[in-house]
Amino acid sequence: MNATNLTPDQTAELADTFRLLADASRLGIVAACADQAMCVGAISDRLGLSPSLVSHHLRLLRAARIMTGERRGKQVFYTLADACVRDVLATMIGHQFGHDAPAGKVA
Amino acid sequence: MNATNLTPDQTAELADTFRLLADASRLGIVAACADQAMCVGAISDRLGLSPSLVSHHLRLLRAARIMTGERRGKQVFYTLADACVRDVLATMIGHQFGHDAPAGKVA
DNA sequence: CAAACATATGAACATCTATTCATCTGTTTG
DNA sequence: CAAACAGATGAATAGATGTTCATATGTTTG
Repeated sequence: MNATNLTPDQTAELADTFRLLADASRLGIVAACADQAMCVGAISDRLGLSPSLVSHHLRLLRAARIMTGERRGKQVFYTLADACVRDVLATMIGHQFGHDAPAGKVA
Repeated sequence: MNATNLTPDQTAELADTFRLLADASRLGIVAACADQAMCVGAISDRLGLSPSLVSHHLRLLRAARIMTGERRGKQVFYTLADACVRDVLATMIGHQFGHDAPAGKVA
């Protein structure tokens, strides 16, 4: 698969996925859950966003199958649905902020 | 660098980059120039977008240093500024539409 | 220099989207 | 069951953004 011969539909589909990562609040939510499942309240606290806003964003991320939620008692814990977004995030972070310092390098 | 400990500023910066890929027209422009430099007219023809619109989008992509333009006579040829976006695109395409069929596999 | 071509730019507008507020559903615990 | 907690949802709104149209800048060629 080559970027040059994407169909218009595929291009639109890709753009839609990028759009979900194109908002700081939403991207923060995704990033926060990249390593461990987190419940809405915790996400809300960590990012300083209202629970309502977090929930709205999570609905979009759920609909796009980027994240999934699992109820545990009163709370609902969210995680990335698959490795896709994690990879994209890692690639992007690597390019924008420099790659992981290899073990041994401390700076 | 870990997605979990991005600063708010870094998150916003990443989101801004994603936003530039989050529009079908703009993403089409980026994808069209992924392999070879293309002039505005050619991009316009291929994607069926007005030259004006293409130019507007190119301005944003230039400002974000995602693409660069080089004048050759009357025309200006645009290319991806670095491998960053190419990588991200490839990662995303691989995940969303399946990875490259390795040489030998035809299906 | 004038005309034609390629691209860029600015203003205007319609549409989309993030956020807030109020309210509702679901779950635990007294 | 009632109260308290956690999350979801719908409506409303302010601000952002893509697109168009008209116009300007820069480049070649007669």
